[in-house]
Amino acid sequence: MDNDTAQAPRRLGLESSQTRTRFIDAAEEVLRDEGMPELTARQVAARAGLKTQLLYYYFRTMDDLILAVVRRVNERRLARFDEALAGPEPLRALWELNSDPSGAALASELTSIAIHREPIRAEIVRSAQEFRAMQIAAVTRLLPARFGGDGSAAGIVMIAVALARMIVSEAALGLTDGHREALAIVDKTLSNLSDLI
Amino acid sequence: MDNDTAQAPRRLGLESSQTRTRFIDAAEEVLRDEGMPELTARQVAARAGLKTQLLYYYFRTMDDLILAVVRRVNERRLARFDEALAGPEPLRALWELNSDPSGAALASELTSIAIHREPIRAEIVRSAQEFRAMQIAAVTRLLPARFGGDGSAAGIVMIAVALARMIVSEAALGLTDGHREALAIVDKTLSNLSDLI
DNA sequence: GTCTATAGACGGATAGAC
DNA sequence: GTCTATCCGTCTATAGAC
Repeated sequence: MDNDTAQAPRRLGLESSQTRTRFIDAAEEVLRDEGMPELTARQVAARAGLKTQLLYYYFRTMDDLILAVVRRVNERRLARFDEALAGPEPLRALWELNSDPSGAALASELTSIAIHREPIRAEIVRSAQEFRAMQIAAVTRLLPARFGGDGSAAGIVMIAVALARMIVSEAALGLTDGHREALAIVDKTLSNLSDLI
Repeated sequence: MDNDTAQAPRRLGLESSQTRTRFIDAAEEVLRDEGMPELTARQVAARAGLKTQLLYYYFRTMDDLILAVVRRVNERRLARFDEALAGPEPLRALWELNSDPSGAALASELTSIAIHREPIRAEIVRSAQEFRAMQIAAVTRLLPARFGGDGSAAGIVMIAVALARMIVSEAALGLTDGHREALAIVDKTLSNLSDLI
């Protein structure tokens, strides 16, 4: 019926423009470097070197901009996931993917957004579910046969993702108590598994 | 030298008043129920049934109020920790303490605050370190002797805390993929350990 | 100790000229 | 498409009367 997103009755807006992309780039940078509280129209525009009001020509609301960022972040995460699986040590590569500081910082901010901004929650949850399912499927395939059968892969993925995320976000605060010991367990487990395969 | 907190040269402020406590109570409720973005002077005062400006009679800044909440939350957490250790199954009780939804929600919000508000970071990190150290010490004591020697206890605490926190915060979003399987691993591990002890 | 009033910054968003 | 100007809400915090 309508050619636009069906919720904006009468303002202007454009789709695959380069300027639009610059806003998304800037928003992602602000989110990664400064976090959700600083993700304002003015800050994003300043980082993009563009006028604040121009942002509202490309995005109906700030939530629309954030949704675009969410989709972009998820696409890049899936691409990196494929790369990790293609390498010689996919399980270790998956661990390192989940331990990437900037990726983990973005994931933390997105979770925080999902908690507090209901209009965006569904999209963040959807993309998290998609990524979770792919990780579980991959680990199920990669795990030695006698482990993959039951739900061990799913449990292991949960533990690894939770641990990686907490280590990264705590380290950013200067809190590292217990990190070395936890990383030792991960390393030992990964070594044992690669011997078994 | 000064009898006040040594940073406020000239405004009024009072210490162990009941009204002050009401503000701290209200702030903690807002933080738990609505999260950091809603933790404003107006929201806190409204929840306390008091005037907004009165808050600034008891707290020099909003950061001072948040610091009071941080200390309060940490005190209660330590009290619950002692209770958990006093019971018949301390390891399982520790797991459940870390899995408490409202406690985990507060912990998540506090971490988020620590990331974004430098003036408060130090206090949050300090209390997290205190709690972490106590948990590691307790688990080291409780674990069968052949495990406690190296850093296993610290690694296990890290894994348990990270997993519990992620499960709780994801569940609040309606994201539960993999939770059942992860909880099964925890339950099995706790059962094995209590057999060994 | 508690009130009214208000300053001053910043937020999202819109109108309309060019 | 991009600009200037602007509305209106909310925020932290202060001044000063009672």
